[in-house]
Amino acid sequence: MLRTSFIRENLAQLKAGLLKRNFKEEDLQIVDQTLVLDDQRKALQTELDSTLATRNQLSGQIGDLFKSGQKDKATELRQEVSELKEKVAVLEQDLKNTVEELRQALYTIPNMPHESVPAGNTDEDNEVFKAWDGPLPQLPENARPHWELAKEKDLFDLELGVKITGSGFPLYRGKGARLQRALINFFLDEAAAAGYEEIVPPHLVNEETATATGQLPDKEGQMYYVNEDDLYLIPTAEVPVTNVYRDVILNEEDFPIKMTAYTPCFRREAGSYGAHVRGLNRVHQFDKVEIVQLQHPDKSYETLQQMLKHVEGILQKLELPYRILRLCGGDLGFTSALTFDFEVYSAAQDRWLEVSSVSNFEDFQANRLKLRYRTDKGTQLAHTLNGSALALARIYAALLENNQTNDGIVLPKVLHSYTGFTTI
RNA sequence: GGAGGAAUGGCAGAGCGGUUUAAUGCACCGGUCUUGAAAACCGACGUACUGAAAGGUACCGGGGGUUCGAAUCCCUCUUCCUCCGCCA
Repeated sequence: MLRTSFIRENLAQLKAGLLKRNFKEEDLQIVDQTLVLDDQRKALQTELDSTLATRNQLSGQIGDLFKSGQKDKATELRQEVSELKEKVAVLEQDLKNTVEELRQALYTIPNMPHESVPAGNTDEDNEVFKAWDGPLPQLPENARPHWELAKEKDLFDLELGVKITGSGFPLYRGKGARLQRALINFFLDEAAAAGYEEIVPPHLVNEETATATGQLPDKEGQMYYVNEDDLYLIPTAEVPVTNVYRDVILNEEDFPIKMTAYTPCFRREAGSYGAHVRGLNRVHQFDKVEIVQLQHPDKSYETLQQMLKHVEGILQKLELPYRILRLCGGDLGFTSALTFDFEVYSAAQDRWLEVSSVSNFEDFQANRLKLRYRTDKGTQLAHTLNGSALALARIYAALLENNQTNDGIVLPKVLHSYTGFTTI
């Protein structure tokens, strides 16, 4: 959520940024609307405050009059003050309505894109920030996509997932399950080595938590919802992990705060079927190791670069061809100011698969989180960042496809100590 | 799931209708003293909104109510503690 003071001070720039996000010219009026509502809020607040000040003063007098035995005067004054009550009630209601209206308006405005974000409408307009310049895997002639390899070697079973749950819930077994766990442990070890504190968070979150990181009200339909208990299954560890610091005031020397977590991620992905979602390309439940940082605003873009390096390092160790995209305005997430996506080449499908998304949210999430730090001049909002390091299902797909040989699937060296086997 | 108790500033802990603009202690910060430190003493010590400032207003787990006036009384929700039941 943007601050109204920010909107006021950067109005033209913000509107230009929203146009980059495919806002229509006529939709920009919501931005002006927030300022009108904010003015209205201030006026109501001022009037309410001064009315309350009068009431408090008179109430004090009543107390004094009673004490000094001037009952008649006190009763008279009491009558007078009771008339203020109605005014207070009306003002309070108006203020409440205005604040709520303002909040709803702010909920509809996404983060302002960073100046480096390219214009564009769809994922086809994303900028290739770093292309792959190495060789692509040379596959044997009878190379097959990962879902066929998995079936032959009994690594995961989508039909069993359908039987047990429904479409998009893979069941891994045997070496397939072991590979999954090996990757999780490898990713967590990499994060730990980079100084991230490991967190095991709850996998269900309440409405307040989901709102603070921006999933609500924007992505309501993307999350699984447990009606009975009013809880949401997490779509990413970002949600519970970032909320660790909701309502916290840090000191400057606390930065950076680095946290990592492995969690399963649940996404409804409503309405996506067909060839692009075969196998593990898009599923409702997948495993992911997330890295999260809280940082001083002056250093957050430096940190973003560090996080890119971290993800790159992992992909290099896995010996996977990858490229980095800078997301265009139209593809940028609601809460993000700048996002880099990592794509891995999955050879048998001849497709680049998104395996990581690394973003700087600047103070957009921090504003909802009320995550601040102390300065000489009061408190300031911190910056939040996160990235996948890494998302499993697609990495898994690429590993199977790229490493298939006539002698089986040969795993990259770095995983051997984790899997306990070298070939599948 | 049932019965009882509780929730106050970073922590501990008073307050139970009007000098609460929340006592007091501890912690933290600044100062005096000291070669330095400790001790002692002095001072400052929350968040948010509003205002150029002085100041004003709100906040004692959340929400609602009673009252001229609520940390204090009432209702409700949440969380925690104790006991019972169930259980990995």
